Amino acid sequence: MDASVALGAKFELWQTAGLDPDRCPVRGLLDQIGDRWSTLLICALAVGPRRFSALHRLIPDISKRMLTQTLRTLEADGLVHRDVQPAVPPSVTYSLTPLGRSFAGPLLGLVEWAETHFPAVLQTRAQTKRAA
Amino acid sequence: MDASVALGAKFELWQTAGLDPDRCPVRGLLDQIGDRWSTLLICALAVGPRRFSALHRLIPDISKRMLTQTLRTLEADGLVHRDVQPAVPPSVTYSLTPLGRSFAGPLLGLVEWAETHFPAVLQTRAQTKRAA
DNA sequence: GTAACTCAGTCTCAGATAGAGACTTAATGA
DNA sequence: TCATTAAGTCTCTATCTGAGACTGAGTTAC
Repeated sequence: MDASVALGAKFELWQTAGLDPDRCPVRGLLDQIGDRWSTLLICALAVGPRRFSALHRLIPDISKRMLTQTLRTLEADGLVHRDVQPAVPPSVTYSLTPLGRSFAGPLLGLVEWAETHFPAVLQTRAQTKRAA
Repeated sequence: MDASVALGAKFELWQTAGLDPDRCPVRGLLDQIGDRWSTLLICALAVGPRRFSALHRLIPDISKRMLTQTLRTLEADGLVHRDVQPAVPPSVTYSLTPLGRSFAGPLLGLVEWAETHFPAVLQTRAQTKRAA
């Protein structure tokens, strides 16, 4: 069966449940971790545990504000573990939880699709821009 | 091999390329379609072609403004086809392109993960809130 | 006959959100 | 002695999002 058929079937099921963001998994979960930084951070942490400033160096164009905020959301969702060493200067290490690591599978699928089809998308974008 | 290891390896590769959003597939592509509405719209269109107002009825809490904008972005990326029937009243039908349909596979993986692990996430969220 | 509704948007305005960059405290290194 | 580092917070501004009015011709309802 084509995956898009399965996907459509799922959508119709959510429809009957009213698409409530608090109950619909896609809305309640992917709305949050599907932002600009969450997926990138999960990829960065897939390499191994990292300290706050190390993450900031790895992904320079995230602001500290968003880095803090995104990590806190991921922690609240149980995907990331925050380990604070009460020292001076402070030492905080972030790592993926088992739940976070289990997310790597589907995320890898997405990443591979992106890598495969990015050239096609770039081409379409260029055509659209030219037509405009 | 654990998917998280593969994911980490990919991230390190992007690192060496400077993580430039214009060349990195994950940044260039998932930044755009990883927003609140794109994935939901792709799910809705996986059922079959839909007109503008039908989509709006299916997903009532998207504003017309964002519906237009998201569909245009998906069209520019080549995931969605926009078919305008020059009639009065105007008739515009949206459908997934083959590229869009090919995205259903990885997206379905993500959706299934979300459905499986949403209860765990809800539980963690509740604990976090209680502790706060 | 006229008032209301439909199509697929666009437009404006207010409110929410994101980013840039200064600031914190105590210890370390030059 | 001064600068730097750690992990953030705070403020200010810029960008983005949502609500809802508006368009214009045709179709239906009364």
